[in-house]
Amino acid sequence: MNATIAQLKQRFEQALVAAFGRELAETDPILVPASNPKFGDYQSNVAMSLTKKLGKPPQGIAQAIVEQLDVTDLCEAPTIAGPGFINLRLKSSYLEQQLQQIQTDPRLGIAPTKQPQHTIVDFSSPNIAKEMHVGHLRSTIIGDCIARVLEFIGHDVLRINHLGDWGTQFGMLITHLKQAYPEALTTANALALGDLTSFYKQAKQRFDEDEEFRETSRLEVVALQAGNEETLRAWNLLCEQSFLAFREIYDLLDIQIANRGESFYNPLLAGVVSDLDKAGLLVEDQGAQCVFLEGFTNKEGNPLPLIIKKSDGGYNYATTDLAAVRYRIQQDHADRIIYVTDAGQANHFTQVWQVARKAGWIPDNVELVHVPFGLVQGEDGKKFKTRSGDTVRLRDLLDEAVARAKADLEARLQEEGRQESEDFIDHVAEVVGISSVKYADLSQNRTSNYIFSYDKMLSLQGNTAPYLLYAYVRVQGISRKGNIDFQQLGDHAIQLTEEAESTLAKHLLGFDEVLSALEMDLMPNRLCQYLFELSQKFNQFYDRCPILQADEPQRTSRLVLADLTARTLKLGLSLLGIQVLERM
RNA sequence: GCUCCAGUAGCUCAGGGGAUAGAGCAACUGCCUUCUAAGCAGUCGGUCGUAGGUUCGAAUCCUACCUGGGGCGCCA
Repeated sequence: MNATIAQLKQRFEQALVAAFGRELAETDPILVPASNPKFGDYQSNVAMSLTKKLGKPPQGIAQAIVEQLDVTDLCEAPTIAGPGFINLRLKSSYLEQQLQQIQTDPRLGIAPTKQPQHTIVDFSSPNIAKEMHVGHLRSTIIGDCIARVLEFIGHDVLRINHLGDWGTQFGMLITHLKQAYPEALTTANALALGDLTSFYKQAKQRFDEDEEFRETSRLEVVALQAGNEETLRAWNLLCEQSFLAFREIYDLLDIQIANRGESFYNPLLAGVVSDLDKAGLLVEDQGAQCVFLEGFTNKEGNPLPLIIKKSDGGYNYATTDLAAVRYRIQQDHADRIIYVTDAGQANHFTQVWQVARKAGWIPDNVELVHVPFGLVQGEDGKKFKTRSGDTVRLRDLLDEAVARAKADLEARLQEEGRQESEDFIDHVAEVVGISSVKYADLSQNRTSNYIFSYDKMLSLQGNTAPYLLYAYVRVQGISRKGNIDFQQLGDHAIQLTEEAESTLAKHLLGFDEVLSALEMDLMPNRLCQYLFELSQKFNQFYDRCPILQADEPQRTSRLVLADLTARTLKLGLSLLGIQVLERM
């Protein structure tokens, strides 16, 4: 109902001028959704804010505005309440007409943006030769959701996986690979590392224990930087092996993302340093090339440097991130760059961007956004770990969710005496398990830490994926029971007679407002909240209003409401990266 | 020491200038001869961390402090 709000705002602006003259032409009518449904649908708080300026009591100001306000096509007669609130209630006829307009639109009345931006969403970013673990969960899920929402709104989105595929740790990995799997370098497809985590651990252990191994590793880093062919081949093998493992997880999570790791920027790093030097920003300190930062101090209270080139001549992640931000603006022509990483990196990004700005690499029209999120914690409030204290592999976490969903489903089938095929059970379990993990994460305000609980996320009650999926399934149940093909309903008149119908209708029409908010603040929990409330309102409607047994034209009107609910749920859930089920 | 984030019902969390602060879970009470119970209706539950300040109005903005969690020179 963005258009509705815009119209109401305009009417208020006209009324303000008519009541108090041209000097109030630019006054914001402070029009917001009503704080409580009993006051109506929208309220204007402008009268109170004008008390001082106009030197009149707010109730009188409200009265004068209402006398000039023409909203008869949209609303019932405005009322004045309390200290001077102007309350508005939308007319049923207006809602009916709005619903009818979106009925046959696959986008449910949400027009693509008129200002599409080149947007980069940088998310997930696991490290090569390490398995994805619980630490990658939130970035992957939140980043994917943000990308999906912005794509739907009509932005041109580039999803980038800023993989950890370069750096000193590759010295030991390559050395270990060459020594433990020599055949892999000469024979195609001979490499089967299996568990990458234990491969990494073996390499790390040898690095820590063996001086000769350490020295060989150091030489391999040099060889890698220098582009030695055999070393690069080994590095490539490690990358490809990792991509396969990542791909499995991304397939399970239904994630699309383009690999563009740190190595991509390697050829650009020297240029970053020399350009910073040319800009006069570079200072040598303790052998390292640094840019000193404003607003950051070290423990002694002295200005903190951002190290661009280490004293050994190597580069670090600040250099890579500088190269990346410059490349994304200059080569990708990004207007908006969104980094989905944990909250702990907030300082790092502030620092890197400060340097990039000083260097003149960030035009005023480019927006850099850090989308931070909190830690995943166990139910004890501590860092989420396995019982033995190890980091939880993402694969295990997802498998566990699916396994629990399957056990729940099978118990319920037995209880209800239902017979379902293996395929049905496996599919429902996978969708429920994966979507529960995603929804639990997305439905919380991402800025705070998040307590991971299988029991809560898989619960059939409350603000969970299964509850929303069930609301969708209920609508499909109506179609099966009544032999209704929703696509054949056509462009049918809608009539809102019961309160539950009006409440549902208003909520359905508020979808675009939620997406607009999400476009700005990138908070997926808002969309979750909207969909949860939609499910609640649908369940109330379903409880109070007979659909199949109603007489025409009410019957079709209610079928349309149910169908619009299902389509809104399906679209909304798809933007969260969650697919729906027809039965469960 | 500096810095970032958080502190709201027993628990998990929404709300981030506007009316009497919301939801879910848990606990308790009703409702399946009905398209429906993975649901609906209801009860119980609050010094919005503390103290000041700004404002017609503060959970929301500002300042200080308390508590918890991150980060802070050559890992990413």
